[in-house]
Amino acid sequence: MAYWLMKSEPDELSIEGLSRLGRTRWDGVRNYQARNFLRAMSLGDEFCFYHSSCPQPGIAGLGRIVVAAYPDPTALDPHSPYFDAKASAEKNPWSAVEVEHVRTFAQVLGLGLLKQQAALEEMPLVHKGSRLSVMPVTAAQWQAICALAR
DNA sequence: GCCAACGTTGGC
DNA sequence: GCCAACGTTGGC
Repeated sequence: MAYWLMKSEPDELSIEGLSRLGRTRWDGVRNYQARNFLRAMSLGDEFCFYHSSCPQPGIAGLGRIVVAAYPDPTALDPHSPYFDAKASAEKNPWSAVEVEHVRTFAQVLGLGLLKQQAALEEMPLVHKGSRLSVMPVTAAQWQAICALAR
């Protein structure tokens, strides 16, 4: 099983929102590197749910992949903010996955705290200017994060 | 293929 | 709201 980290603006979808929904589609990824990571996800993989662009940026909980990557329907929907005029049903370059809620942390693991962890210094997340919204997490990094969440 | 201009991300 | 960093676009 592989581990990942995915960013979401809580106004769009928060860990609490995912908890309420139980499961939902993770769509709207419009960056090729991030999309490639989406496509590399397998059923059962787990991910850190990161809150970005909000008062308290950080890892807010955990989720799990329940459906592997498939064409992202929001790319074809003219009413979606993620609409891509260059995408078509025959040729849709974007992917979505389905995720389910696993755990909401008692406290958000703030970005400042994450940056203090030597075990996490390789993560793109903690690098200045990093905009990658989907990234792999190593087993060692995953353990370090879970240790912080206790 | 280079690179300037532009739009977006995301922390602060 | 500001601004640094980044990815993409498009002229040449």
